[in-house]
Amino acid sequence: MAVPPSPDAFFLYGSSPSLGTRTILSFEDGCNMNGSKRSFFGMLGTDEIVNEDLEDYFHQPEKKRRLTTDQVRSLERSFEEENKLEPERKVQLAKDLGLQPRQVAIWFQNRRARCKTKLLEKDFEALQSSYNSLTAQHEALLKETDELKAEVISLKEKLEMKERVVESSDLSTRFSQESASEDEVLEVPKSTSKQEDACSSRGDVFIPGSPPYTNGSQSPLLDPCDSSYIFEPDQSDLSQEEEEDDELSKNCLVTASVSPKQEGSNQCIYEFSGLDQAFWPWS
DNA sequence: TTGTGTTTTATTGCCTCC
DNA sequence: GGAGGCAATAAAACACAA
Repeated sequence: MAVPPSPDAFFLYGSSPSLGTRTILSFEDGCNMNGSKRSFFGMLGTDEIVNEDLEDYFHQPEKKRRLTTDQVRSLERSFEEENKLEPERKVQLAKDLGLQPRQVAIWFQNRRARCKTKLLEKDFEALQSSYNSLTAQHEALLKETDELKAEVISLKEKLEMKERVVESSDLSTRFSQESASEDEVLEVPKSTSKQEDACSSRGDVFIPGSPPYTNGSQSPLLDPCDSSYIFEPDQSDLSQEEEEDDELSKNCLVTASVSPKQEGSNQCIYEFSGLDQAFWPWS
């Protein structure tokens, strides 16, 4: 897009067709000897240009000239006030700084582009730091999840072990009860304190959400009509199991307490506290 | 001094608005 | 249709290490 010479420009335009594009020289730039030492225009004053061999001059390639620090400072100040440039302000700035209005417009345009790039970089950094933070949080949560899963598995194993211990204990209790009943029939009645003691110390396990097995008939293993479960309990094994049971209770994170839920009944219930209902895999 | 990367100035082409 | 903005790009100016 060829930019036509602006009527309000204070510049010299190359008239030679061989130039291809116009050559712009502001008064200030042309007179400014403090410009870049490599600048073609910085080495020539306006009068010099006029008086030099025009043919040679117009055959010089067009050179860009950087704005002076004062010009840039003024433009920056103006940009801070308002990053858009109204025509009046553009002309005024151009006059004040000795620049072509189009140069001012281009400077603002490029300045807006730089501003946008900086803003994008800032946004990118903010997003990146946010992403890093979220990634760290995610990793921490994954780790925590793994730890909790491992804990669940460990607790399940302990619980299963405890259930086995309680069931075998329950069976032995029932077996002794039945033996006692037979004794009552055949001999002089005896106290049942033994059974009560056994029950009070080793009741059924009550787990929220799980089917409660009491030493009644709820457990299929304890169905009085089913004689297949009957076996001879080994008392030495029982005492050993009791010890193991105590050990488990100590190590278990879940606090298991024996609490008689029904006063006077021989039903004893283990309550597990400290874990949410939702924690239990069967709930 | 020179090669190379970065910054700045300027151009081009396209788009939107009036 | 012209003015002005923007993105992409060219190219000069500049900085700096080797």
